[in-house]
Amino acid sequence: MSSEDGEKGPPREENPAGGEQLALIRETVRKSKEPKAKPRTWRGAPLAEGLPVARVLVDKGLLHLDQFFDYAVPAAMDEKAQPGVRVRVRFGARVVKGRREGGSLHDGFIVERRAESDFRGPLAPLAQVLSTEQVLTPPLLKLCRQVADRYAGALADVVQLAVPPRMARAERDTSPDPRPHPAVPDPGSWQRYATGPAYLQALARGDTPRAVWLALPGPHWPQELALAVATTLASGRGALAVLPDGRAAARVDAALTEILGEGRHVLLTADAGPEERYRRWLAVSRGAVRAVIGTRAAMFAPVADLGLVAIWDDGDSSHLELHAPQPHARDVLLLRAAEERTAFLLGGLTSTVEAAQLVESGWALPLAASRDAVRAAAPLIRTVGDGDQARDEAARAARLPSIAWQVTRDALTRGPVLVQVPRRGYVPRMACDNCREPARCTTCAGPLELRDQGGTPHCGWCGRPAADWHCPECGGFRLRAQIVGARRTAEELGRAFPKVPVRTSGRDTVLGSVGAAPALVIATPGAEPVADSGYAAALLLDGWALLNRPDLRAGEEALRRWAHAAALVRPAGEGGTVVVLGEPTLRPVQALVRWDPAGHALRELAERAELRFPPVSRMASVTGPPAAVADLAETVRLPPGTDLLGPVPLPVPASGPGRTRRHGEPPPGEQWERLLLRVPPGTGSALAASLKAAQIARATRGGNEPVHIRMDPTDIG
DNA sequence: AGCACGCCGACT
DNA sequence: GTCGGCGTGCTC
Repeated sequence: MSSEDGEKGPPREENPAGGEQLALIRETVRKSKEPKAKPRTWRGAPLAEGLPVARVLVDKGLLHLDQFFDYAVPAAMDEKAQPGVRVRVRFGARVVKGRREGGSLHDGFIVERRAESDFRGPLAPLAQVLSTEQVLTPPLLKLCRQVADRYAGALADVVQLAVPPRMARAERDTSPDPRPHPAVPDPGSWQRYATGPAYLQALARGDTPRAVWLALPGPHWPQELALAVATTLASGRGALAVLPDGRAAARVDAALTEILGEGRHVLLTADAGPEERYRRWLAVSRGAVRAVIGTRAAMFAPVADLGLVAIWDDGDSSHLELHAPQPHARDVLLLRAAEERTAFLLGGLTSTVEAAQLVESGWALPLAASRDAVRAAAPLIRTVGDGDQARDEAARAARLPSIAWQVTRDALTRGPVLVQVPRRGYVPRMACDNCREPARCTTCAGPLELRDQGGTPHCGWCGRPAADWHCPECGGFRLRAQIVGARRTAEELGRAFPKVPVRTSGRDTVLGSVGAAPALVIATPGAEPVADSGYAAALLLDGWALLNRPDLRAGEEALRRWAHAAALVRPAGEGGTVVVLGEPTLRPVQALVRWDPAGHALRELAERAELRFPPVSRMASVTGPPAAVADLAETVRLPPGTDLLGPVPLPVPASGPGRTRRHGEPPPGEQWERLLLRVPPGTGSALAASLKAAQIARATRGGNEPVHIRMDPTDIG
């Protein structure tokens, strides 16, 4: 936990140049050269007396220009037209022979009521107040604005993510008044962490402690997260916890219900359906419910008097919003922690480099268990490297090392065995054939890719060919792109133990839990069922598939997935054993063996800093048709010290049947390019601001093909 | 983004 | 003479 001064923001950058630049654009776009006039309407209809002007965020009207439009408030709508309500307005009318004509109806939100407008022309009247519900309240608007600026995105896009679509029926229900605060709960299993009870005490006092929490393996974390939420409620404040998927959210929801009973919190996930979800969201927005457990869309939940924001497993890719501007739940919660002066809790079995950076910078304190407690909770980890497999006759015959057979046979007498197999569709990356160090560009340290078989590898970032590559670690000069086939191995296991039931859990059918009886449970990462009394053993067969991905996070991700499976296994003291197929010299394998996720994240962070990778340096990607990317690169006024990497042709995404095109992907048949921009630490927000300014300038000029801008892209190798 | 106004080539 | 090319500007 950190000091309880609410003043300090997260290690977010100051934004002098950027902020001014944006403000300047908003002003010039407004073009209010002439003195303010009294608001007039088109036909002189009677206006509201007090504040006759409504500033409106028009949905999809020029959303890339990111500006508001003023409308006149007819007297009849005066009372209903409050800030935050949804309205309908005419937009896009033209003056034809002194008469206004056309203009289609658009939805929007009233952002502010004002006495006068700085628009010189006559104001159109609001067409309709759709609902009196004040959904886009000033604090929520401010959050949306900050997120839009952080991601060089449009405010209207963020608002669309933050405010759920209206379901009229849900608005008719009246929400109950909030109940009195619950009592402070017992710290329970938080006592296993040296500073755990102190963290809860700080929450109970109304302080704002900030911690990165490395959870012990085992089934306790949902209760612990629920306890943090309940303790914050006891202090009289609200709390918000964001989880990567519905399953995890349901577990925390159940734990919180057990502590507080029904009615003090809501579960905001997609499974509830749009109407029920809006009903729950309204209960939060109206202040009737002050605790929210949910998946990523809940990161915007307008909790009244927020006291704690929490996120579980921030390395899970589900925390990244898929819609523009693709904000990450961790970053949104960091913005909220600063703006709303709340406590912060980032928990997981492993640590992302971003989490490690929060600790390194001193903004958050580590909340971890002692080595003894870790040893008591973790299973025994055994590794099988390539050398072992080569020497192992049985492995060559059956494609599974004999250690794995022994462990499985033994464990199946005591309970279920989890077999983690890779998901389909991994793109292998190039690595040294000799020592398997990932191959990187000697100029910009981007990943090497083989575009056509037998050709020269090229850098995936700057496009330079790497004809004379040699390994900086071992001097080797041969590259390999390895492929793995572990699924068949799992099938063979099933045949080898014919008396044992085989259960599978994967993409289409995810099992929630399995019993304590012996069984082989085959699961892909993320779909592992919980075993009622823990697994007796686990086999992690997807080592190379995880580590060979063209992603900066390959190591972090491998450790994260292994740890998730291993945490479902009984402690070593109860015979729990994990076999991981992976070279014991590799950093993530070592970290798993020692159960030292913090050390792993710190080393990754140091390496990122050295190579000038995110999150130490900040990056943005610009993708689009080659001419558009080049044009933006020419238009943009970048902060000093910006590196331009590329542009390179964008890899064409695998177009499977039924696969919908994601934001920022080229339409079928088009070849797009990607330019990467890299700035030194502390310049990220200036970079975002310049890109947003260039984006707006290009859109205003017209006739330009749009480009997609992404801050902190992750899939760049 | 749409949509209209504006100033230069081939047609009834 | 005018029909229409899409370049430029505006939308409260």
